[in-house]
Amino acid sequence: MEIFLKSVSALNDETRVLLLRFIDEYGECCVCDLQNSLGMIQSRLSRHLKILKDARFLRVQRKGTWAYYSIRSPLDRFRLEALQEIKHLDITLPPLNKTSNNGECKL
Amino acid sequence: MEIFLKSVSALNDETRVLLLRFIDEYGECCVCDLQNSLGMIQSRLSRHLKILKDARFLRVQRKGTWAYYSIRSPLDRFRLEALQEIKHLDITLPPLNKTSNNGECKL
DNA sequence: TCCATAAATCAATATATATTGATATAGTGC
DNA sequence: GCACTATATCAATATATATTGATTTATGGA
Repeated sequence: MEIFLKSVSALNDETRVLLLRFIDEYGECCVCDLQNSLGMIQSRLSRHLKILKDARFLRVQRKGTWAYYSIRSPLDRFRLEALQEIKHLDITLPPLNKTSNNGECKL
Repeated sequence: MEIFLKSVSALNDETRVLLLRFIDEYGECCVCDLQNSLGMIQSRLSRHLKILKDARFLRVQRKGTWAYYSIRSPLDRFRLEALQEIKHLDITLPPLNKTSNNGECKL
């Protein structure tokens, strides 16, 4: 029950749905990419990314000081179906603003 | 987005997950059946049943003063998968205490 | 070591949701 | 109409969660 509710409550937030949709669309992103692209402050992003990671929707890979988040794979049926549902939502996705590739990541 | 979040937030509550599991197991129930079986007060049940109905997991059929709730059919893929997930959760299901069939429903 | 940057966590506040008991609505039968 | 019962809604309170800015932790380079 707890694990199920953790997955569900992770989905139960507009910010996190957008994050899943965004990362699903553009592939792995570090926090500063998301800051640049989505215009959200870092603490907010970090918090929501942790929730999505703990709920097993995302995984993190550290590369130096950067933390790259991507869709966890493989996903179970329920999470996969949730992601499909999110993919078909009518969300206007801002473009990816990937500054982390330049090696510098100033806001 | 709103419709998706409505479905998800409907699932995001232990009471409602139990209600879905219970009704899925035993079939249609009226509110007083649920009161008798689950030991919850009526206003609490009514509120949660409304949320599950509005999120399109349940339907209601009125028979006289009774309101019979059952799993809505057909369910879309996401809701079906959620229900499957709930079915496999380790929930100790109290027995059905169906007083409504006797025609009287005193608590 | 010291400094700069990326990310995580903390503290305070605001907002949303759940619970309960009371009240309102609606159907049944007299 | 009235009384009785089932269900829905309301009001007050308690609990959980989101947001922000500040602080802490961790990595890399001079």
